[in-house]
Amino acid sequence: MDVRFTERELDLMNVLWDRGPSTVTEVREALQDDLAYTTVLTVLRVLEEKGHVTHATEGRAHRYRALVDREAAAGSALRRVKEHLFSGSSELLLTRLVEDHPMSGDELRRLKDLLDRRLAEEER
Amino acid sequence: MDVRFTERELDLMNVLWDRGPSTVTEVREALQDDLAYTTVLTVLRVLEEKGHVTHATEGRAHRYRALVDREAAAGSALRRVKEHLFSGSSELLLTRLVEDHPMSGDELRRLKDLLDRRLAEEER
DNA sequence: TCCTGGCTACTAAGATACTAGTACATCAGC
DNA sequence: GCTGATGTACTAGTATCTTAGTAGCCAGGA
Repeated sequence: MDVRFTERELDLMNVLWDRGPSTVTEVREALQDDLAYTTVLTVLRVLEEKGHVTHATEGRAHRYRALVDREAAAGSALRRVKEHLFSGSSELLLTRLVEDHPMSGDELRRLKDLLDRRLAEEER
Repeated sequence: MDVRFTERELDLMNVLWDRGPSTVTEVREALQDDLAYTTVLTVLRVLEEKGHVTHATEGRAHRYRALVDREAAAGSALRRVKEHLFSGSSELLLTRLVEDHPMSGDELRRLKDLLDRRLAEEER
């Protein structure tokens, strides 16, 4: 299953994921960029057409709700990047991330624990 | 610095990265999808216009060469995915990767070593 | 010399993305 | 009932992406 969003669609999806079901006005206010009300509405309608969101009528307005969760979208995006830019290698990607993206000692330790658990399973 | 490619552009860039400088015919043959010669040429010209590749004349043909390396493109893409889909958290991304993408014991051990080195630096 | 094959330059058509305007419906308040 | 505010539906223009066709150039062989 491959979920994919355009740049702008992703902006809106992030609002829905962060805030939960929202009206056009709410989405519009939550966006960084200052878009026309109708622009936000149009993108939401496109997203609905593509099956990524749905809406419920609430008074005169519509409240839009994501049908795809962020995890699914993140999984798809990650898979694509891994495939096309890291020769399909998780190790390369992870290495790059650890080397280029600074992390706190706590984060590093938690990851190490995770790897230890994975290794323990491996040897079982 | 943000390097970004469309889907098809990325296909071609991968050929240049894998093979090194190549002619249109060579790129075309290396591609999975069966595109018309002129289509490949057009995309290469667009890439050149955008400054991502350049070419040297070789006899009557052109040999195209990437001006951006895969590492830069990978870094940009990774940064975008992390930012937009993992709330900017490297740890979340790494965790997801370790959990969802199977890796061999060797890979896991190498990553653990890498984390150990990072932790050692951290405590220094 | 002329033709053919291989190559580039130019052009273009259809699809999608992005933005927003106009028209119209409805509700609240007077 | 009228009006203004707020909301949706429909339409559209510009840009970009994707694909590929046509024209023309040139080297090498008949």
